[in-house]
Amino acid sequence: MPNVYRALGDSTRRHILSMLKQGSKTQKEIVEAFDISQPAIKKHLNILLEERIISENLNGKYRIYSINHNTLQIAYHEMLQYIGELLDDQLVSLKNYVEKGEFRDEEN
Amino acid sequence: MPNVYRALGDSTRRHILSMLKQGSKTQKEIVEAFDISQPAIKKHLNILLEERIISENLNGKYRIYSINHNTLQIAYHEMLQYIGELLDDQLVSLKNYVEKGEFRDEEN
DNA sequence: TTTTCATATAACTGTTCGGTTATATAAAAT
DNA sequence: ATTTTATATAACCGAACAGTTATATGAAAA
Repeated sequence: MPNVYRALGDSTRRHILSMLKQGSKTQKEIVEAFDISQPAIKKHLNILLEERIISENLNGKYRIYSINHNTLQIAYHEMLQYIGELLDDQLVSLKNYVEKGEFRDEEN
Repeated sequence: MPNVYRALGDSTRRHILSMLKQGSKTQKEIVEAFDISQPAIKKHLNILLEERIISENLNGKYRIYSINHNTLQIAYHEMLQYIGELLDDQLVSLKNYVEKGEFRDEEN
């Protein structure tokens, strides 16, 4: 079970995810967007991969990373549910209702 | 600025918060609910205090802890917003709209 | 084929974390 | 006044993190 807190608990990783939201990116592109070393970025990518928040694809000498929408969705709901309960947040149930009522179980 | 990921990133701390949801608790009560030592619990409480997720009150020799609803609410929205954006989740904006439209800025 | 480029990996550093045990302190109960 | 109880604090441990530098590997370009 993916640990979102671990995955999102670091601001560099959140930035990486924001980049990937714009579309798949090469490791090189990601490295260039930050001031830290390539091995440091690779470690962040590995953590995101471990937690299944992103996926990796090979293309020649490149590695291409993209957001794993599925996992994020599940994680999102878990957190929503947990914190919502702590807050007695009626809107969590509203949200669940709206989703179930209006959305298909569309993949990815 | 409170770091929700840090605060909620540990399952013991999430359990503590679930307990506190039922009402304010004494440190002793919290310690008794877990299998770990008093100093370990105190460290968790300190982290929750640092991140302003809970508050501490003195009553004689007791320390009483309670959820800081405000901070949790803010933190909750940050996470919701961030992950929601990653997912292009329209329901995040719906939720914001409903909240702003229907809720007062009720204290704590 | 040699060089260059993208990525991987190893070894190291300093910090934080979650836990421990042992001990101190301060309030309450005896 | 002494003991008990609730909490605090210090010192320690091992693991995980975020970063570094140096080096290896493997694909593409020259």
